[in-house]
Amino acid sequence: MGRQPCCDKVGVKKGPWTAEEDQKLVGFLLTHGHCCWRVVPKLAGLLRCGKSCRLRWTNYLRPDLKRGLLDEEEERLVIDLHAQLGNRWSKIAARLPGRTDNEIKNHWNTHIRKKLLRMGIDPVTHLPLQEQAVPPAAPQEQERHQPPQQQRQEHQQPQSDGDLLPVIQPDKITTPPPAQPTAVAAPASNCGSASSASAGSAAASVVSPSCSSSASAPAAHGAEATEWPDPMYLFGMDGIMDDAWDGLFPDGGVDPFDGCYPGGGGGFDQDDGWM
DNA sequence: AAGAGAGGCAACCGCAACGAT
DNA sequence: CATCGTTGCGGTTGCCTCTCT
Repeated sequence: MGRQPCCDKVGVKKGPWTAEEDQKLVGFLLTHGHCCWRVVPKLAGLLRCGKSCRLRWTNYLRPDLKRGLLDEEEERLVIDLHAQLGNRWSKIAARLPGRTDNEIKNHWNTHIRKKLLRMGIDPVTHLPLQEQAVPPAAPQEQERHQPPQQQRQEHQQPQSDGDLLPVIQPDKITTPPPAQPTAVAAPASNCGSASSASAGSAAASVVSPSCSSSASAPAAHGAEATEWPDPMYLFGMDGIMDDAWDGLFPDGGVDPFDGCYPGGGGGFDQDDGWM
């Protein structure tokens, strides 16, 4: 299938996002949601590809994200879910409201994996390492931990560093997220409006505890999840919303999505759905 | 105080899946 | 049914920060 690149590689900026870019993207998505990611950077005035915008949004800018290290409860849940699901980070993330697959994946690779190794547990199979040395003697045990669809590609992670294990401080392994003063009240408009909207398609699996009837959301996440990620504090989103993108769309308040709205009007349906 | 090394995290890449036409 | 376009996912990389010497 002749796949086209998601964007023209030429003239597309890569690398770390600047505060200004974040501001543009967040403001745009909160105002309009995303019709399709491909056009988001154009309409938001960004020299990024849509894919990059989507990643930035889902992994960092979404208002319902929790920030900071996973607490012990979450860590236990991740380990448990990993034992069941393998490297299905998105599935795992779906069970941890406010956490992204990327975040969990990183945390696993940097913290949990080492922690398990130090405990003598194979982070891939969740079996004691001694048993790993022996030829796979307990297939039924493997099956218990690896769902069928998993078995095709699991065990690909390098297990080489088991012997050169860095010593990490216990407090590095699990540290409760720093108590952030909720300085800026999460905009009420956040709920049921554009933000949850855009989180809807991509992040639908990650329920927004603050805004939705989080189906499978374990308790004790709600309060923190309502906090905005740091960039939000910096931006002063009120201004963005008020300005209605006059600055970015000089035609004077013309909704760039006018041609995009199926019904010509608003941007979202009640299910956050553009798509 | 400076340099080297290690660790952690954000972002990118490429493939697969899915829906639309 | 085949093709195309978009989104989602998992693996990997590169840079920045922190720690140690």
